Order: sequence, then C-alpha cells, then structure tokens
Amino acid sequence: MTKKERVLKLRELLDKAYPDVKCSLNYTTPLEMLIATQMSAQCTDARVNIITETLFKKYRNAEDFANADYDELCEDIKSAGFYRNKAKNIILCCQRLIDVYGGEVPDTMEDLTSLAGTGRKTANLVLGDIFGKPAVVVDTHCKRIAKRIGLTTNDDPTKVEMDLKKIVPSDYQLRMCHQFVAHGRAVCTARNPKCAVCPIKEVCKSAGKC
DNA sequence: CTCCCGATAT
DNA sequence: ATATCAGGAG
Repeated sequence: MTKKERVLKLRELLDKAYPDVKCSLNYTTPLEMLIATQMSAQCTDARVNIITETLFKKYRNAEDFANADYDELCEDIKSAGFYRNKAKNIILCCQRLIDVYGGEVPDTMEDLTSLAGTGRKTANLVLGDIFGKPAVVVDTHCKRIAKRIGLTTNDDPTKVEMDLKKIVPSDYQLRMCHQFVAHGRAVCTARNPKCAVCPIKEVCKSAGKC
C-alpha cells in the first residue's frame, strides 16, 4: 500500500470512528479563538475553557486586552501555566491587532505569525477553523500520531506539517488534525496507547509497539 | 537547545 | 515522583 492509499484508508476509518470532530476550545469570536489557542500551550483545553469562561466577560475585545494590567492578567490566567509569557504575549498581540489590523484577527499565515505568542500551530488553527482555509495543525497529538502511523519520520513540527500537506488532500487536512486530537485523547495516548481497541490499527506502523 | 509553569493522570 | 497537557520565543 502506498502512502496515499494508506491515507485514503485512514480517512475512511477516522470518519467512522470520529464523525463529529470540532475544536474543543470554547469561543464566540475570532479573537477569543486566537487567545484561547495561545493559552492552550502545554495545558489541557478543559483548563483553558474554565479560565476563558470568566476571562472573556472581563476582556471583551482586542482593546481590553491591549490595555490590560500585566500583573492582573497574570493572575487571571495563572492556572494555564507559562502564565507570565502568555500574559505578556496576549497584551503585545492585541496591541499589534489594534495598531496594525484595526482590532481584527488577520487571515494570512504571515500576518498571524507576526503576532506575539502565535506560531504556526496557532495560526493554522485560526486559518482553518475561522477562515475555512486548508490547514495542517501540528500539535503534540498530531505529531505523535503522524509519527506512529508512519506518515512522517520528522520531529520538527514544521517538517511534519509539510509532510502531511503533501500526502493529505487539502479538503481533509484540518478535519484529520481534529480527528487526530480526538484519537490522541481517547486511544492513542502519549503513555500506554490502547492499541488493542484502536479503530485505525490496520493502517498504523506502530500498532502494539509503543 | 533551553526556558517558561500550573494542573492532572499514572 | 514523574510524564504530559491542541507551543512559542530567545
């Protein structure tokens, strides 16, 4: 089986196992999605959702975040971890949104990654989920699973992204990444993956070997 | 490559 | 006790 044939089979199996995937972060605007995603670094989405439930009532737009008091914002998001970096980045990011983008979230990779705290993973998620563009979102789950399945041998997230872009149809890329996250949480966990009950084990090079 | 960092599962 | 959680910056 070629890589593309395996991707086709993979898609069939993932669609059956995870038919209703979506971003598990709660948000109501593009800005909220951007901020929530920035905060989700090395932190569970469930924790971010607890924080943002009150955070987004206190700070309602880019201007509110841009004018936020640093120490106060630190306290507001402390439980997310890396809170000093994240608070600083949120403020800098929103100041640039105000100064350069009229307070709106831009829709290109170049513009998004020019914002503080916004790398390719966050940018791709915004491009895909907010603007409906093709996007390969390489987070910890996507990287781990792509490697285990055998779709890449690279460890660098940008290289993994390029590998997946080559072999996955553009209209399926974002959906597959969401499915990888769901699969990574429920079955293909970092420690002790449940290969015995894995719905995609027939296309996985590492089945039973992790 | 290292640092940032609290919360949770194992 | 330790690994891991939808990463990014210096």
